[in-house]
Amino acid sequence: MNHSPQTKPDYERELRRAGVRITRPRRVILDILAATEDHPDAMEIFQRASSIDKSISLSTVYRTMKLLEGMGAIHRHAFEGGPARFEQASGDHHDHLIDLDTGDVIEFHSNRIEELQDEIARELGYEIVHHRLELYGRRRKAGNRK
Amino acid sequence: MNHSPQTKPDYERELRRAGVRITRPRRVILDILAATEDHPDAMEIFQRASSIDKSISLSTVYRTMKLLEGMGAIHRHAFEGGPARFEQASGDHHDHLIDLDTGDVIEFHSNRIEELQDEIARELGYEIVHHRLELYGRRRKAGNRK
DNA sequence: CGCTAGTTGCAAACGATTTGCAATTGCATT
DNA sequence: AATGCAATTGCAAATCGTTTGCAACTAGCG
Ligand SMILES: [Mn+2]
Ligand SMILES: [Mn+2]
Ligand SMILES: [Zn+2]
Ligand SMILES: [Zn+2]
Repeated sequence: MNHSPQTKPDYERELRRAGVRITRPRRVILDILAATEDHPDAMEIFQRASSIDKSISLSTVYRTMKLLEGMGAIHRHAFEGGPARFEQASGDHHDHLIDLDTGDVIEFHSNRIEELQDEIARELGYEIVHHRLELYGRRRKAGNRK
Repeated sequence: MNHSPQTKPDYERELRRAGVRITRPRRVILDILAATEDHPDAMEIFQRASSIDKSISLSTVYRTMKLLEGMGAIHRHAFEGGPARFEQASGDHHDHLIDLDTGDVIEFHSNRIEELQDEIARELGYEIVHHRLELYGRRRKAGNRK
């Protein structure tokens, strides 16, 4: 769930295997993604990349994100409001809880919910290809226990 | 769940109560929404409105949707890919299953999932304000039984 | 080291939505 | 019914995030 620094998949190998050239901009972006623990958007990735190599363009960031998404190396999220955010696909599947006040993104997973989704789809005659479960909420005040 | 023609809330009354002027464009858009069974986007609403009153503009459709959303009369959905889609808020809460091949939107509801969401948020110290659950899938082939 | 297809930066195009503004209109008031 | 003014409108231009055309560049093979 993105919390293990040791989880740094070898994207370069994977890319070469797919017949894709491993260029300087891509190497920089790949390194950034591998080192990232959060869910940065294209502009944030672009800024982090710029600080390493001034010549990298935002277009290349977008193109690289699309490339990686296509090969399943990253996931793209479109949370309410803002621009698309990305994260490595290497970890286990999880969904997100977004703190409406701070914008913080918290990851969670529920096997039970995943099962129920499959069950619902099946009953409707469908097979789920992917899904999106996002909870938007705010921190419970200390006094809110009940 | 939008399937009952008799469910046509009196938006006009609600609007007046909120100190909002009930203009001709708004009346037309309101009527369209009340009669709508699906999840049209702004352009579709605009076209339906145009066929009733040529002078209505797309801007006004957008402004009206925002107004109605603000007063809780409609819900705005941002399904993958396309533009925002709208639906009356009058019915009971439900989530959506999108057919990836046809674009069809199927509504469903699971009390169990809703409960689990609350439980998860609570455990994380959060209170859910709203959520988004979308299943993207394709029809199961007739032979796919198992 | 040269070749060529893949890749880049840049600027311009894009699609959806929002906004500034001057003209129009709802509607409360005479 | 006429008045007045703020709310609302249509239009065009602006905005935001993202994509794309293109000429210049470069990875990677020979
Ligand atoms: Mn995540
Ligand atoms: Mn619906
Ligand atoms: Zn999930
Ligand atoms: Zn729900």
